[in-house]
Amino acid sequence: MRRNSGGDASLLRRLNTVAVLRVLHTAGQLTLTEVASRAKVSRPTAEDAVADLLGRGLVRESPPQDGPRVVGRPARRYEFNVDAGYVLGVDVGAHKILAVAADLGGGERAAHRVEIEPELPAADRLAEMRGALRTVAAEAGVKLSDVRALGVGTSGIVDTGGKVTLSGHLPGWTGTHLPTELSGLIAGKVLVGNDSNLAALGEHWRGVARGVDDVVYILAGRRISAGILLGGRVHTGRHGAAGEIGIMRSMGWYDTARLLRDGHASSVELVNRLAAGVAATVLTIDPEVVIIGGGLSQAGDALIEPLRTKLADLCLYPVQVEASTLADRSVALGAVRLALDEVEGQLFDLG
Amino acid sequence: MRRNSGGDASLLRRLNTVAVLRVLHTAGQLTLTEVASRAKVSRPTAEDAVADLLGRGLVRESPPQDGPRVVGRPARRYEFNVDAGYVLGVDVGAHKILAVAADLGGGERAAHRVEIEPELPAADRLAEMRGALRTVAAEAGVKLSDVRALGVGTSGIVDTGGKVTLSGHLPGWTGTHLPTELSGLIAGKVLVGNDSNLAALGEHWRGVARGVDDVVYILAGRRISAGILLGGRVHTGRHGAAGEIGIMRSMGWYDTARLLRDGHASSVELVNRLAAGVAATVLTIDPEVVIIGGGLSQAGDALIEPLRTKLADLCLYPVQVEASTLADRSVALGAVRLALDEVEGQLFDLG
DNA sequence: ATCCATTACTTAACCTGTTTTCATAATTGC
DNA sequence: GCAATTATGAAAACAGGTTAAGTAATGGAT
Repeated sequence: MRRNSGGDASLLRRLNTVAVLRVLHTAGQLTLTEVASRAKVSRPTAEDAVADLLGRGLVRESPPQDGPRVVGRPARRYEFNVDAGYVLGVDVGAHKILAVAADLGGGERAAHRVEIEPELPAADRLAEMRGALRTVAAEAGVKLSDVRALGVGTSGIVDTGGKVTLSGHLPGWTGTHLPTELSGLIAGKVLVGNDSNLAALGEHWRGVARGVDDVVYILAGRRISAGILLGGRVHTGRHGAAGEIGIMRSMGWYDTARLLRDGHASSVELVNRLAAGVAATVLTIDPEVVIIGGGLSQAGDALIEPLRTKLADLCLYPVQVEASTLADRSVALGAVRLALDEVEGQLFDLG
Repeated sequence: MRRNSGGDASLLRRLNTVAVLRVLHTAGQLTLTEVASRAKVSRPTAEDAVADLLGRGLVRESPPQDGPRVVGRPARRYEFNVDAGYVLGVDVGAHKILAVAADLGGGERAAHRVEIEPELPAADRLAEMRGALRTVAAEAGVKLSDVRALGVGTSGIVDTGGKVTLSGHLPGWTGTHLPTELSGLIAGKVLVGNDSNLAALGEHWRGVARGVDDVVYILAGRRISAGILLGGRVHTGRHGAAGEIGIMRSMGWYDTARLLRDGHASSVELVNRLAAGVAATVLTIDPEVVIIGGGLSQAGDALIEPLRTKLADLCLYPVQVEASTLADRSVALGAVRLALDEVEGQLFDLG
C-alpha cells in the first residue's frame, strides 16, 4: 500500500472501510462496537463502513447468537461474507489434474481429481483441465462468473506473465501461455505458479509450515526442484527458475534417479545426494524449515531421519526438516492460496 | 505502511505531509505548484505541508535560480534538506576499518581509513572502530548527536539483533553485540549487517547493480560467501547465515583456497570450483546479476570471462556476471545505505 | 516610465468525513 | 412494571482539503 501521493477525505473513507473489512475478515462475527474498537474508528464510522460493505455484498449480518444471553439490548453481529466470491485452484501434473474450489474465506467447497496419461498432448491436457475446472465449480455449486481468480500450478518453469517457458516432460507444454488458454473460462484473473513454489505456499497455508515465513519445499521424485517462500511470499527469481536445483552438476540427481530406477542405488547414496542438493539451497537461503514432498516423501521417516542427520552435518545451523503433510494436495492448495492472495490484494489494497 | 486500522483527519494530514516530503526527496528543487501536482494534492495543502516541513527542518528554500528567466512572478523553490541529519557507515574487516559519513541525501561527506592487524583483539578493534567513526564525523564537520543512524558491516554471521554469532577469523569477535558496543557513540540507531550482504547493497546503490533488484554478490577471497538482495532488500535468512556457501562440501573452496595459497591450483581449477559454488546459488535464487567482489575480483577479466563461460554452461539461463566497481568500498557504502534506509523508513512511514 | 500579460501567492467559502454528545430502543433481573 | 444495562440513531462540532476568486510580482511591449 505504499502510496506516494496524498489524498482528500474520500481517501480517508476508503481507508476506514478497508480497515473495517480487514477486521471482519480476520475476526469472526463481531458487533459494531467491537468492530469500532478493533479498527480504531468511532462507532458511527464503523456503522457507515459496515453499511457500505453490506451494500457491496462483502459483509453480511450473522444469525442471532444462541449463546448465553447477557443483560442489555442485544447487538447485531456482522461477519465477512465468504460467499461474496469464489476462487479455483488447479494442479496440472504429468499423471493427474487436481482442481479445488474454495470460498473467499478459504473454505474448501469441492475437489475433483482426474487421472491422465503422461504422454497426453498439450491441447488435450488443457481440455482436461478446463473440464476439471468446470466440474469442480459445478460440484461446489459455484457459477464460473462468480470465480474471482484462478490459480494454476504446473511443473516446469513459468515466467512472470504465466507462460511455461520450459517443461521437460509434458509433451508440447513448453510455450503454453496459461492465462490466455484459461482466461475465457472464468471472470477473474488467472495466476500461474511453478508446482514446487505453490506446494511451499500450500504447506505454509494449511500444512506443516503454518506460521513459518521462510520455507524451502523440496519436490523430490524422478526430478527434483525446490519451492521457496521468503517472508511468506513465493520467490520466483528473474526467469521464474529459482529453485531449479535439479540440474546442479555436483548433485548428480540425474544419475541417482537413473540408478534408483534400475535398482542400483542404495538408499544411503540417495540420501547423500539429496542432502548435498538440499544443503546447497539451505546454505544459500537459510530457511526456518525444509519440507520434503513429492514421490520420495512417501518413504516417510526412513528418508527424513537420515536426511536430518546428513543435513545437520552439511549445514552451518541445524534446520528443521519435515515431511509434507498435504501429500499430493499441496500444489492445488497452494494454487488456491495464490488466487486468494490476489483477491485479498484487490479487496484490501484499495476499496 | 500496511495499516490495518483506520484514522481521522489528522491521519490524512500526516499522509499528505509525508507525500510532499517524498516528492521533494525524490525530485530536486520544486516550486509549490510542482509539488502540489506531483503529490496530487491541492496547492494550499502543499503549501501547508511545506510550511510544516520547513518548521521541522526537513525542507529548505532553495537559493534563487540563475537559469533563464521566464515571464510571470518567479516562484520560490524548495528542496529536501540533506543537512537535516547525517548517517555513518563503517566496514570493519580483518585488515582495515573504513568509515564513511554521508548526509541524508546520500552525499558522501568524508571517508576515513585505518589499517589494522588481523590479530587485533576484539576490544582493540572496537576501539579503533570508535576512533575511526569519531574521526570521520569530525572530518565531515558532523556532530555525533546529529547522526541519525549508523550502519556496520562485519565479516561473520550476524543475527537479527546485531550480534556476531560466528566469526571465523577475527579473534574474540564472536559474541560481540555491536549495537551495545556502539550505541553510546551516536544519537540514532545502530544497524549491523554481514559484509557480503552490505556489499551487495552498496553495489545496488552506487555500483554495477544500480536499478537491478535481484542481486547476488560473491565475496571471493580466502573464504567465500554470497550477499543476497531480493527485491532490493537484503535477505539475511533465519540465522543471518544466508549466502554462507563457503562451507559447501561439493564446492571444495577450503581446499582450493589452500592450494591457491601454496601455488598448486591452476586458475582453471579455481574458476571451475568457484563456478560450481556460484551456480548452486544462482540456481537457487535465479538473480538478474552476479557481482564478483573481494580479493579475487582484482584478477579482472582474466577471472570474469572464463567464469561467465563456465556459469553459462552450468546454469539454466545465462546470468549477467560483472566485476564489482566499488572495489573495497562496497561494504562501507552498503553500511551507509543500510543506515539511510532506516532513516528514510522513519521519515516516510509516518510523519 | 507605464501598462499589460503572465504566473505565483493568499484568503475565504464550501464540502467531505470523523468524532463527540445526547436522546431513544431493546433486553434482563427484580 | 421498573431500574439497570447495552445498542442504536441523529445532530452538532471540528478538522482538513478543495475550489474559486482576488492580490502580488515580474518581463516585455508601448
